[in-house]
Amino acid sequence: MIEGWITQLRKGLLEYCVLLVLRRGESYGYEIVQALKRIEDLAVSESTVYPILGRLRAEGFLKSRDVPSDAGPPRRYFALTPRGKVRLAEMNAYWPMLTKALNELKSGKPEREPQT
Amino acid sequence: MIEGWITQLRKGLLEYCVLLVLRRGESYGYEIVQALKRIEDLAVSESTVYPILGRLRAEGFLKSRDVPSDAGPPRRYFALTPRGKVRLAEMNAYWPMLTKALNELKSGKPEREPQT
DNA sequence: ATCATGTATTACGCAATGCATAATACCGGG
DNA sequence: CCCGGTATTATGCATTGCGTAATACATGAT
Repeated sequence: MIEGWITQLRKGLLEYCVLLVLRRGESYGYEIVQALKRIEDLAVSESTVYPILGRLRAEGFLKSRDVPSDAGPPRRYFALTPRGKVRLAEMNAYWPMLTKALNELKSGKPEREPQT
Repeated sequence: MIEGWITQLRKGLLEYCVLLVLRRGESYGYEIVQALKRIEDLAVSESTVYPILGRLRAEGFLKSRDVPSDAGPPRRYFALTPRGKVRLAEMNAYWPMLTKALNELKSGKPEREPQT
């Protein structure tokens, strides 16, 4: 029931999460998925993360390089571009505004200035 | 540029905001829009809120009654149903999990338990 | 050899939602 | 009579999360 709502809530947020993971340095899709699966209540699947990586690269926020692996097919490493870092900074700036707005709604909603 | 991302971020969240507004008692679309416009960085338009109200009612989370107005067309007042209150409670329970997950990502991401 | 398993990526397609745009209805004032 | 503020409805687009499935490579079991 509520899963449908959660699915909607994640829109945009997962993009943010991916950039946060890459903030520390380059990584590849499969590893990013594992990292996000480790976070409780944030379980993601490959079919969610890979499209995000592709889009972020297409928009110039990520660059990639292919590295052969000894335990499977070649890995595609992604890393933040300068534009990507700017984007992440913007997200880091906007997110608190949202949580603040939510908190304003939760903690009373005075129609007019409460007097005294 | 970043507006597109914000649009995605709002998915699901605005539904939550509407229920939060109605938590205090019944209200009608236009008034809800005004209430949300009052919150900084949460500006919404009528074309966003009205479909949400329709959906929430169709799903049984809201009930409505029409009241004639002396300053325009009749108002459609919405109020939470028991199911709506349960839903809101579920959302109130889930939201902190999301913010917690985000904070875990932001504040370090230890691959293994940090020793010491 | 064959099959399953873990690693790693790609493609297809559906269901939802936010939102721009526009139309409509009602009232009062210039 | 037209304009602005109140109040709702309809249409249609773009984007995203995600289920499902296919594919490639290596190792180990049957």
